[in-house]
Amino acid sequence: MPELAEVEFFRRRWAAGHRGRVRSVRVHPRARVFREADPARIAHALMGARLAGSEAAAKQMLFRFTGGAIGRGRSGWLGVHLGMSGELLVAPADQAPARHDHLVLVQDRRALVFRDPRMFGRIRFDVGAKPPQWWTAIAPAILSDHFTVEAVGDFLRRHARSPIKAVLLRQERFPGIGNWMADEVLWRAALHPARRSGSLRPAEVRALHRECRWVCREALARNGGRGRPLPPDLNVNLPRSWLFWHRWEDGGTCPRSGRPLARAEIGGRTTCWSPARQRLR
DNA sequence: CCAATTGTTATTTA
DNA sequence: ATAAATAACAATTG
Repeated sequence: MPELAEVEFFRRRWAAGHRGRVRSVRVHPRARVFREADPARIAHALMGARLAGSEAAAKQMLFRFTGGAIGRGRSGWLGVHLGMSGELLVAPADQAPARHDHLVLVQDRRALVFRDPRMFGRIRFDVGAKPPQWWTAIAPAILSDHFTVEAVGDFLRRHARSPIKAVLLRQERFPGIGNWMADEVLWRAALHPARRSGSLRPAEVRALHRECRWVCREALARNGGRGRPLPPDLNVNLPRSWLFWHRWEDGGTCPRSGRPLARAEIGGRTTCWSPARQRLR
């Protein structure tokens, strides 16, 4: 489920526990989400620690913990990737973990729950003075100054024979873009998802760059980006004018042209587009 | 039983 | 050697 703005939405949920101490940690130690971390070590380190802050980048989140068994001048860095079906929840402190709640951090007033039925998600953990390499290696954000038209053009040229849809899903240049956001961007840029990346003209590259930034900015704002109230549910504030609401409907129509939408597998993922707006070559 | 799912990564193919 | 395509991972639902 979670792409850029959705990840920020879930981070904000756990932010309810900022400044709170972890009183106990519950884990499903054999769960696949711990394939890159030692759940016993996480539980030991976080016991008594305080949630000091958090950030989101691309499809990942970083939660910083201090105190407890973590030494002075150091922090415990908890990395969360929600995969396909993961989510973060806030529950009453005494609520028993459900079947797919693989990591639960119990504070005095609430429990912070990581739930992931499909377990494509991932938990990572490190202790140190600075954020770990797996966090700092995330590509610079689409809304940062590093995401330029030139960088996009170079990247498309490097993957010239790949369909544009597949290239938009690559996190090393389009961090946080997932399947629905890629379709949304291509629809707004009026680019057919099967177009070879190397075939885009300069004006089309500029449109792609512009719509990437627009979709990221709007989706973040409407899902409670920093300084804005958190909506009650994920994506409820996206208008019906977005492709998002129509792409999975059977017999769905393009919110701009009213013409039928098409669906096919492109670049290995189910893709939705509006043939009336998005033409091949 | 079959197909589908908003993600990533290792392996195979070109 | 590099890039593109495919398989695999797991659980659930229709």
